[in-house]
Amino acid sequence: MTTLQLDAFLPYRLSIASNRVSGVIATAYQALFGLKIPEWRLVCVLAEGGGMSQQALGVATRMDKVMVSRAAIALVDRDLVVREPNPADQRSHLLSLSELGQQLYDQIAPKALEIERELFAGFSDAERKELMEMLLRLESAAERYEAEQT
Amino acid sequence: MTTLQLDAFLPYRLSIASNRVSGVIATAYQALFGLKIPEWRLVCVLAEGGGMSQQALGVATRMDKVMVSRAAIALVDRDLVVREPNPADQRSHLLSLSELGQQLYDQIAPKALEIERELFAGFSDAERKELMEMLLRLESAAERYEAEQT
DNA sequence: CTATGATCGTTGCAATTGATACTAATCTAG
DNA sequence: CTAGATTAGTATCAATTGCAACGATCATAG
Repeated sequence: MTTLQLDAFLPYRLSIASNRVSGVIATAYQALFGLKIPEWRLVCVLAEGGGMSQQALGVATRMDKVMVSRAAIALVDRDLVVREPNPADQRSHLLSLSELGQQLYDQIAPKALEIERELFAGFSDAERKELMEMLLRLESAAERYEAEQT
Repeated sequence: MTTLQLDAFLPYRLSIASNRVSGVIATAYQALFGLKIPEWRLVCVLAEGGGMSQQALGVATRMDKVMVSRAAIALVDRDLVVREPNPADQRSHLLSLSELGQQLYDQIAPKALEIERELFAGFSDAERKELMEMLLRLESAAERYEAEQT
């Protein structure tokens, strides 16, 4: 007979670990900067290179356009992000960090890296790298699986 | 200057991979058995050993009591799970799989393992073991972190 | 005993998320 | 050109999840 031990089921373990870690991050970001995870993902990507459309942000952050829209509205309301018309396409806007947003990011980035360091304190560099690589493979595998199921 | 590359941020990668995998599992379980993830987690644990209180199920599945309660109600409604009074404590009930629930589980388990196998097809046994172990460590680290933040 | 506090499970409410529909603008066939 | 199909972004509605409050039972201190 086939037994399935929940504890040994990798998708379960993955979900639990991810939720715990996301909880830590979400709490920290909310408390420190009043940002939700979708919002700070946008800040993060915009800091790498501004002048992006929301559609491009969605691709970069793996969030759907609805979530990007909501996060963008929240950030613009707080003057962390500025919208400019897109000369190439009137339907879309180009988003960039404002001066204020840039300042916020400069505070956010070190804090994020600090939390990451603390969470992964027990991991060697090699392990971190390996984990990262496994997660990427897994992501592709899941996408492939979904594609197969037409 | 400290830069934070979102792509290289482990909590982000973890969240993306986990959500993708959960999506695959959730879709499969909904389509095949009409079960949501919280429900099938209960089925899974009850199959290992019945006669548990909801509180114990919550510990075993890492779900809070509200989610356990809702999942349990759904399963009892479908006659997959039976409740019996707990002689030791009148506030709680003991849950077990019904005959029908056991039959469902017998179908579920192989299918779950098959999906897991497919998702992790590119992983060696050693890699799977290592991933599992890293996820457990991460879970503890996150819990420790949360505890520290009083 | 009995009164206070804790625990089990459920319910109700608010916040987050996802799917769909919709407006405005762009692209593509013919 | 222009009609039809596609895309960017927003808004609306339903589903999921988490938190706080609650009734009922249990444990403990006096």
